[in-house]
Amino acid sequence: MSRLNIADIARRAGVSKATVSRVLNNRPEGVGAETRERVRTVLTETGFRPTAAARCLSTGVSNSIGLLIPDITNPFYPQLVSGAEEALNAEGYHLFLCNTRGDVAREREYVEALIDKRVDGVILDSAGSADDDHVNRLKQERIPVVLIDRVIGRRSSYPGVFVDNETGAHDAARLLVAGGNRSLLFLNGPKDLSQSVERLAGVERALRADRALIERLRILNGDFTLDSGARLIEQLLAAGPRDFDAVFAANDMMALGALGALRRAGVAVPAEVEVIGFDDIETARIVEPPLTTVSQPTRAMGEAGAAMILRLIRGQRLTRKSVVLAAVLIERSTTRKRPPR
Amino acid sequence: MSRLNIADIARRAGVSKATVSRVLNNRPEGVGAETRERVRTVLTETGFRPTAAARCLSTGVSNSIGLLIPDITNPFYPQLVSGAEEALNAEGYHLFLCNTRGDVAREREYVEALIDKRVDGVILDSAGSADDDHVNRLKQERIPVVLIDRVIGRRSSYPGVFVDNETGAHDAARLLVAGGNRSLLFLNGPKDLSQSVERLAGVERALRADRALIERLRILNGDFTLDSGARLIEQLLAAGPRDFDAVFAANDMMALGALGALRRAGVAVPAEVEVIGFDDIETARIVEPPLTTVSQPTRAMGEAGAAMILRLIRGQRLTRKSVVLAAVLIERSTTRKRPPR
DNA sequence: TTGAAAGCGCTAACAC
DNA sequence: GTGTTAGCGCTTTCAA
Repeated sequence: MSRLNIADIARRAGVSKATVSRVLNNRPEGVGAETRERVRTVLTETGFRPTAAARCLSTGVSNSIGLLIPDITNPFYPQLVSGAEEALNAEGYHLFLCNTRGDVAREREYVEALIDKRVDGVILDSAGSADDDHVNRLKQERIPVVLIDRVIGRRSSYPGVFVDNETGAHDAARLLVAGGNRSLLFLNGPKDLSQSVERLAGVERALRADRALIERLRILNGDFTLDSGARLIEQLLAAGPRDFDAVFAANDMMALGALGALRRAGVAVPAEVEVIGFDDIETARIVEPPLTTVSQPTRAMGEAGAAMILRLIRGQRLTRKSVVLAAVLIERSTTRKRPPR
Repeated sequence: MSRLNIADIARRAGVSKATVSRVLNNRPEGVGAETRERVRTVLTETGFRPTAAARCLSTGVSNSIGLLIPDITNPFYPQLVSGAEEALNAEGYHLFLCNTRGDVAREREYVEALIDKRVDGVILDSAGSADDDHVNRLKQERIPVVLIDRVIGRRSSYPGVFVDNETGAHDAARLLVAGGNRSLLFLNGPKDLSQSVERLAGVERALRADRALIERLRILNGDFTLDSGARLIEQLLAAGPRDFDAVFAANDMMALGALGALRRAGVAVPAEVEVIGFDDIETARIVEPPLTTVSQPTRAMGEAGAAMILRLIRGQRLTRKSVVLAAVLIERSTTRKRPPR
């Protein structure tokens, strides 16, 4: 008993393969009501389901899409993935999850594999920044791409959904400065990522009015992990007396790492040092003290990315080439209460 | 310029498609060294890569596998996924991520879709317990299945990799009781999951010696989310005076939720109430006080699951049908220090 | 409205 | 060692 194929169904229904195919694909024309009914019956009786590979080979459509992310282990991404997966699944698409582990080489390999698999589209949260050869490969193959979370290459070249990193970072830095802090430590992400560039720009804009602030601004680059946040603070504290009174981290994991390091060093938060993160992952709410952070609509980004790739796949025009969602500062308890304005 | 196919390569190399195919698949026989070299050259010059769907249709092998998990948003699963994905990717497999959102109906749909896609294997962290019709569908289609994290159906029927839930839960409950607690609150998972059954068995074994303990044991069922852990505690506290002095939660998220609820209610942990979780997610280490918990080798489970499905796919025998990894209790600070024995 | 047949790009049995 | 050819299971022209 080998698997049924469309010829078997055709035989049982007393029609041709072509007719079965038409019914299968709900083609409105080309099949009489009665015939259609007959085929439908056989279809449900047998529980027939067409083989995806055959379909893909014949049509070039796979009903699957590739999702590339840097690190599924960072709580930010599951949220993104979940949003995208749910939206795409509702439309009959399935997801190849590609965890690039922050490695552009691996990202490239994944892209080639996705091309081989004839995915209908790719949602890319890239591990890199400037280099976009592999993305151009997708374009060559006419596979739609939507960037998400991070820009790659020249800003305008690919559609995508992002967050307003500049404003988010600006608001965070502004709050820190308004609270009377004089020496800001900015734990940024890897130097060349678009997010890092944008968030740095936001921080600098917030300090621009005061030259002394700018001069005392200290920038360190981490890799978005808890450990890197902790290590950076530990190294600083070990190197000499503490010379910062506020920390802004480019993501919550690093902020949380910093928080831990400060606690172990006996530095009071927020009394002696204020801390702000970025992302608003679930953990940010439940640590003690709860983390002040710039909240991203992460799940919504995933959904928006899915919606965008679907439009592209269907050949519909994009209302906006680039969707930028707001990142809003949430004051919790790693910053001191400000007097109401 | 349509995509190159194997016929184009054959033409350029002045050989037949069969020969190209043999080279492509590294078949040792059937191609002379010189010819092989010539074909190789054309292959690399053109950067030719075969279309996966054509291959799949012809061979029945897709080089992709399905991974089904209940909730990618729970920090336990990304770890599992990451371990499996990395191991599988190293062997040239790609992953369909299926986030079942705890819904068995959805799980079934995913399984059908995976069959259509002719995945070479399935790793299943099931949303359900008793019902395994869809798993039998996979068997019918001769697609190997490896259970992971949770058993489904009768224990022995499918191979898989699990953790020793009974011992883990026993050790946790034992510690709580040994600390002098008299009234244990067990925040278990959904009633019929294998994990819930096993962990409950562990808890009961730990209390068995003392009838009074058993009588005062209170069991509530949550859904593994932070909110459910918090809500359960809140409801209990709202309903009357606190009548428990220790909480064991079936996962860290619920334990963390409970911790938050206790804090908000002004109950001191561990002084008034001791709390233990299960999983040992990253957050468990960084909350204040750090959570005592039963640590699972989550990433290793993912890797072991991947290794197992690979053996099955390759038709190799399994050394053990069921791999059970140890879950070890990690004492941190939501339990009081015990005098050394 | 329906069917016959070609074709998607590859593999593998068989012939030479 | 190498090539010819028949599928794999579907879709889609083109005729009838």
